[in-house]
Amino acid sequence: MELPEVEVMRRDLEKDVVGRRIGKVDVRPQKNALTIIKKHHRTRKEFAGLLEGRKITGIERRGKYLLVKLDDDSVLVVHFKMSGRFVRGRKGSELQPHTHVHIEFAQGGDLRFVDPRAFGRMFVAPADKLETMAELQKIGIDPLEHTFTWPEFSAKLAERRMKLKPLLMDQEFIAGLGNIYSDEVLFAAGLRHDRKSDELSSQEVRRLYRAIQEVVQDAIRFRGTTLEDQAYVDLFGNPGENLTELKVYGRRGLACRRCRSPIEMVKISGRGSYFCPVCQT
DNA sequence: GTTTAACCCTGCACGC
DNA sequence: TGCGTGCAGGGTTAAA
Repeated sequence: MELPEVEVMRRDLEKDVVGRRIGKVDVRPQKNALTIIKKHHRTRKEFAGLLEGRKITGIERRGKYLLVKLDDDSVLVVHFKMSGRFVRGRKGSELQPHTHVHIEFAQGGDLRFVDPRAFGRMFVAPADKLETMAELQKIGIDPLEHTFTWPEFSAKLAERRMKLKPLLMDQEFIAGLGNIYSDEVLFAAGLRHDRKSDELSSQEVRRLYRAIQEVVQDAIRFRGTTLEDQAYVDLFGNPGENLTELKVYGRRGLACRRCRSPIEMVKISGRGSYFCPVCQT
């Protein structure tokens, strides 16, 4: 899940769970359930105890991190990684496989953290400690924030000497882009993945800046990208509609939507990276 | 500072 | 049919 999917999830949760009080919390018995919380919590009970009885007061997002704010000034921090997601359930309905954390609400209904690959992570921490925690301290500028300005972006690009694709995916540099949207951004900007960040013309920097905002905003408008594997669906189980909007990701060998040349794929540090060899220079 | 690779994990596509 | 293999992917960590 990348920024747009986390943002859609944030907005859904904001409408649906803010104001609810948490009843019983169950970290499920399977080993993977413990894996998800164990970095910051020794036992299932400790984690559950920090949530039980609390009221949800707001939902925020930092890059790909989701922050569930609680009424005792603590925060449930969630990272969905690849296959994690929240599912709204009805009381008493069966838990689907790979449900690792089950949060019941006092007034009925529940929230389930489901994650087949168990890469996702959750922890509870005091709000005032968040800024000093390793996970969130290093988060870079968020492309939806008003602080993401062209002059600042331009200056930051110039002080690095990295290839654009890994730089766009670096969460310390800019927060929220993953493998799918970094490819889409580079296509929208007409730039190759291996162009160096400090060797762009000011026109190219501006194209890149615009592309980031457009790709992210469009993906949110289409409620995120649901690939064939259905790894991402929204809070209520509905797929996003951004898949058909993708210009390059997953389209190896297919005709470029702009120039009809075949889309190419190369491996960049283990990740498939898609681009048009004609449109991107 | 930059670059690469391994690791975590399951589901699925593939070949034999 | 059934098995083994390889791949997907975000972030962390280690190593080159």
